Amino acid sequence: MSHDIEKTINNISIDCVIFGFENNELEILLIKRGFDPFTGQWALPGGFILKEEELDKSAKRILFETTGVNKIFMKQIAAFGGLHRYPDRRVFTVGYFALISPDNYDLHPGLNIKDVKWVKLNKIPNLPFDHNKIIDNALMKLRQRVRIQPVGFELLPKKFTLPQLQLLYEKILGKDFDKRNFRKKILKMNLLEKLDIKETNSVGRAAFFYKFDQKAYNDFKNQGFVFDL
Amino acid sequence: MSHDIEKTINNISIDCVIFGFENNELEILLIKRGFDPFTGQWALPGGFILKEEELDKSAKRILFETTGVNKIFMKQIAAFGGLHRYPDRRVFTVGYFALISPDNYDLHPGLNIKDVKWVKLNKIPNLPFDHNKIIDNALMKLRQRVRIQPVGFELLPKKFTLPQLQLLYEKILGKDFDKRNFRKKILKMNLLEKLDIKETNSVGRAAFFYKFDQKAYNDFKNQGFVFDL
DNA sequence: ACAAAAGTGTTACTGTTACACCCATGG
DNA sequence: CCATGGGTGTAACAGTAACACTTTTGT
Repeated sequence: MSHDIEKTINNISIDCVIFGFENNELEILLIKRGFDPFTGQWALPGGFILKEEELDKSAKRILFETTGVNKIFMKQIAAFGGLHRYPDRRVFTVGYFALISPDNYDLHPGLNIKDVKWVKLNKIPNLPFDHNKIIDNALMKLRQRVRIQPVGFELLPKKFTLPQLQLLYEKILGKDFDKRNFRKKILKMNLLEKLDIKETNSVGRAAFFYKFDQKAYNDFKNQGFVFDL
Repeated sequence: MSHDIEKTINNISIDCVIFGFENNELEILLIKRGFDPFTGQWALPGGFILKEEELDKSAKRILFETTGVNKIFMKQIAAFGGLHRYPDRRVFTVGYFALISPDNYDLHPGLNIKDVKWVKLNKIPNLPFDHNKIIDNALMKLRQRVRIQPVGFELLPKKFTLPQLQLLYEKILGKDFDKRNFRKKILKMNLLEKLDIKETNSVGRAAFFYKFDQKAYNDFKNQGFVFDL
């Protein structure tokens, strides 16, 4: 957006689906467009690729320029090329997605962006272009990933409770788990470290905080593990 | 290839990774290019998207026009946009892949294609563009898929033996399975129907042929199953 | 009759599921 | 002291992994 139009490839864009987890709900980062087409409408953060820019770099830049979210690792979802997905001409888009913990990032609407906010997954309105389709596709990918990687690491704040972690999995996979079995399974992986601090201001008994053991997580990851629930 | 250059979008192409299984080896379909760039070199079947053509349709058309392989279901791998993947200018490509049983299809080199053939996976030469990278990516996707779908259905001929099926899985996943455990697991799924015919011309004891039960397979598929080995 | 590959069961072990009560906290 | 949600163990069951010998076929 802050780049000259002539420096971009005008028929290939990028759109980002950024998942967050806050207040026990899955969310997606949306921006309010301050440029045509669809000025004033909420949509996925997106933009055009620069002529001399790799796809992954481009996705990072575009996310940062539109939302202020920086230094995160995004993965490609797929290419979308529906004939009429863009109003004036044919524009292809490459979808990217990432999981982040909302409270680790400040949101800053970029140039030509009127606003940025987290929107609960079940409150996502009809979006312009094929953005709803891109989100559906990203959700599919998230559900695949959650079965083979401990996504909590990315979506939760540094300190979190086991009930929170369980809720995260329940929201992503859309089903409930048994409290005891869930704990057993998670704790056996030795990915979590129990802290001495407890939750405050909560209704009911206070839960202990845990944090992920970064080293154990990396070891885990490099060995191509299975994380089935 | 048979289409006027002006009818295509000149910075987005499609490349197809078609897996086959023959003589107990995984193979990929390659074409010998009869057009620039890289005339005379073996590469993945590919081409440019028409201005008014959906991505999936385009992939089907391009595969058919280059190789004669028709009526198969391809899935997208990803978009590739490396800065110098194409020599004269920047061209993005969308990778597609499919699994087929080679003996169900005749190969017909299309216009401007000098030859088409199956090449064993471990004999794939260095290919132009980023085609080796696209193949690697497709293989990854195949390995993911094999764990959640009975891919034998697509890769094997109508009649096949259990040792053949086991070899297929071993080649894809790159590890060996116990004969008895493999059979137990596969047969319990009720996807296979034993035939009264036996293999002939084989060394050693003749194996019984089996076929997939199309109906059971479809039921299976529609229920979102797990097929872990 | 020999070589080569197909076919076949059982047991130990590991992981999964199902299930109910007491405990800590805030109001 | 009560309401709310956190935390804990066990037993039945299902699936997985390890393992060796006999049978059929072609030469």
